[in-house]
Amino acid sequence: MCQVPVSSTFIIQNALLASKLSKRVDNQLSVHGISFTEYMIMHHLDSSPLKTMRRIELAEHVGISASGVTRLIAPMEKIKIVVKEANPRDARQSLVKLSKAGQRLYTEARVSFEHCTNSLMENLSENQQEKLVELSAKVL
Amino acid sequence: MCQVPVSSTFIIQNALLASKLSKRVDNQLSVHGISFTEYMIMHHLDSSPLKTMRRIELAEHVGISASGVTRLIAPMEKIKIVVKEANPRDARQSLVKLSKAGQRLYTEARVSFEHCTNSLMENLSENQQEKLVELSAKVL
DNA sequence: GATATATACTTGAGTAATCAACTATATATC
DNA sequence: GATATATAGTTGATTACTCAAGTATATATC
Repeated sequence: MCQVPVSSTFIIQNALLASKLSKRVDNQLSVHGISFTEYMIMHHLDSSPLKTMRRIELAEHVGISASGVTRLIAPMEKIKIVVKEANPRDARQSLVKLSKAGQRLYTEARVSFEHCTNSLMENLSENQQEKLVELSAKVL
Repeated sequence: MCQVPVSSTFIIQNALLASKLSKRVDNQLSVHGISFTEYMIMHHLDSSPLKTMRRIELAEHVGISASGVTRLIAPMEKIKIVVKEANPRDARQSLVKLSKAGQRLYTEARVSFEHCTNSLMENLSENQQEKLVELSAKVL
């Protein structure tokens, strides 16, 4: 009967948590016609100081591959919530930016998203939530 | 410039973390020819008091759908690391159990897995890891 | 004990990602 | 300034799931 180490417990528990969280969030965001992944893209674009990001940066921030970003952005570009911009300094790059409509959609979706995250975390106090963010950030 | 609430920060940060963690773990487990999801199945079967679980229970514990379990278990059954058992009390159920070979594989993989999780969490003290598990468990 | 409803699981069709291989451009080296 | 190597992004093929609809069995109700 050897005991499972805490680190393993965390990794397994966290996988289940992430799966549940993303399902709940996806569900809430579906009223805006977007997925959690798309929301994260918009969130990072909006948070970015220049309001524009390279595809590879987006991939790193969202945790998907470069090709994942290509396939994710394509339909967002088609419905014109993001626009492609060139980088005059580097022709390889394809910068992504929220369009006016995209900005509007994000602002709306954000209300639902924050409402949702608040309710998901309601069992924890503000302090506990901050502690959780702080500790999680140390992993990896 | 309105601030993002902590709860939202956590959800977004956690999605990225889970993605990175599962990739690292998958990578380590690949030397045993299994995925993180398969490892989790084996882990839960081994931890289960009766060493046997229903497919629906596995789905809940692992965070995938019932059909996901069906498709995941099928190849594990084919290579004989798990075996199917009937429940005499309920013919609808199809119980899953680790085979002898499965038990052996799990024991081996567990060494790699625990080594991996320890290294992923090495920036946190034992106490911090416990706190993290405790706080995460309160979410949802 | 027939009928309705709920539960356990499987299957077909679809989706969101992956990887490996590719093109195009940039950078560094001789 | 030609050549080698690195980086940014895309594409084809594959994978690991999902959901909705199906089958089979169990339970509850009249």
